[in-house]
Amino acid sequence: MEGKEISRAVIKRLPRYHRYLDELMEAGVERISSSELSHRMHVTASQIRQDLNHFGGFGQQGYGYNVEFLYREISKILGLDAVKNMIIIGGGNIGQALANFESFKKRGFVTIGIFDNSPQVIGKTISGVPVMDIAHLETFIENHEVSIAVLTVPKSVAPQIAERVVSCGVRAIWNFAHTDLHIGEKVVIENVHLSDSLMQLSYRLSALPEVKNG
Amino acid sequence: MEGKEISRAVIKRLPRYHRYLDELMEAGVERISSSELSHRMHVTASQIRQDLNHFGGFGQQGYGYNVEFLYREISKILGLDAVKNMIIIGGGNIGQALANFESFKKRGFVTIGIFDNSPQVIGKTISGVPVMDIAHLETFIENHEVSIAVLTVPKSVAPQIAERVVSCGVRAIWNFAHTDLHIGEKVVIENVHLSDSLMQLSYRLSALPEVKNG
DNA sequence: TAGATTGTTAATCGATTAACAATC
DNA sequence: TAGATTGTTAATCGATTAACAATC
Repeated sequence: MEGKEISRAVIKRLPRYHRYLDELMEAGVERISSSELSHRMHVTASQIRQDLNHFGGFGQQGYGYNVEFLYREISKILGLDAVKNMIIIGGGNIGQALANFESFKKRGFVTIGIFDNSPQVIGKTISGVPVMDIAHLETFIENHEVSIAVLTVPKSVAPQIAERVVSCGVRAIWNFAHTDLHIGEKVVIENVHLSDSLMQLSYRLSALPEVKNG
Repeated sequence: MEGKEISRAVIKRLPRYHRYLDELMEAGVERISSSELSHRMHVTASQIRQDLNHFGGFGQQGYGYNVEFLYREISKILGLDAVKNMIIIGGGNIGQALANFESFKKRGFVTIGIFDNSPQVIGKTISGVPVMDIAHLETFIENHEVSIAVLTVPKSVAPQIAERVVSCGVRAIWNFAHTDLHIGEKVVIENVHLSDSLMQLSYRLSALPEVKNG
């Protein structure tokens, strides 16, 4: 999309800008300076300007940034202007929870199928989405436009399942399985390792200065 | 706990070391060099040694690291040697999914209560954990040892709920609400912003070179 | 002892912040 | 025009990698 490679640090911040701009729009704010936004977001104004300028000059000297325009531009950068079909593989607790997430649909991420191998869930419908037999995974992908595969399966089977979806042409995997996936091809993987997050919290809690409680 | 402050980048990598060491133990590997571990983890050996030495010299020249010993040490560093009680606030889909997570319990994170405000879920039991009225939140915390509060509530109420648990002495919040919490005191907050993660995936998918498909 | 590999210091790289000229 | 604020270059800071002496 862009000429030079954008660093991972910058990409990580984009959704946060998106969220703050969304809130500003809701609050009816029309324009904002990098300085004011920096106060709200607890980052430096310099970083905001630096980040945004990776993608283009969205502001105007002496004025700042038009909130709605910037929001739209960041939405486009994030690829939120096009609807993206998702399939969820693994109809367990998280799989079901994700299928129920209305906020994803709002941003253009539409779940069109859930796959599992358990007869207990196959045939059910979650949030209007059918749970199908994983045996039909390949057939389904070949007959539908699937942009993102969400993996909520046990880590033991995650690499195989990843292989299967990638070989059908899926190029984005949202991985909730607690294992690293190494896919050679041009595929993007985003990991949500919940227990890693919890362990970091645990570390930071332990590292907190002791409270003097009686 | 330690003298000098450990950088966030290092802390983020600790759970990953923990996981790889766990797998090595299961595979019956007794010792490992930073070099071999670096190959498996796709990081530099230098980084591994540098990271570990923030916490102490766990290795031995000419030998490497004893897998089980290192695993135990990292567990301790992460605070996994002590059981930590959690409460989940918000008995919706994710709240319920998290309560069902067996792998947390395995690492010493035990959910002892779920809170909600909806009569439809109050009184239910999820994975053996009772769902209670949020009105009883303060009383419960005062009568139990609660280390971590998990927030799976709508973002509109998240800041208030955070305030409530913090004022009862809870010092760690695992925040799933899609909003930033700014707590002044000595409280640690770890955010799991699922839609941020999904948007990053979406960006990276959009930035992928186009495939020439017919 | 010789070989291997750590612990640690020094060099490099990249990301963040500061500064300011350009310009609305 | 004067004032404000961006876009962008330069300076600083921190994190990663390389190198090697210490040592098992």
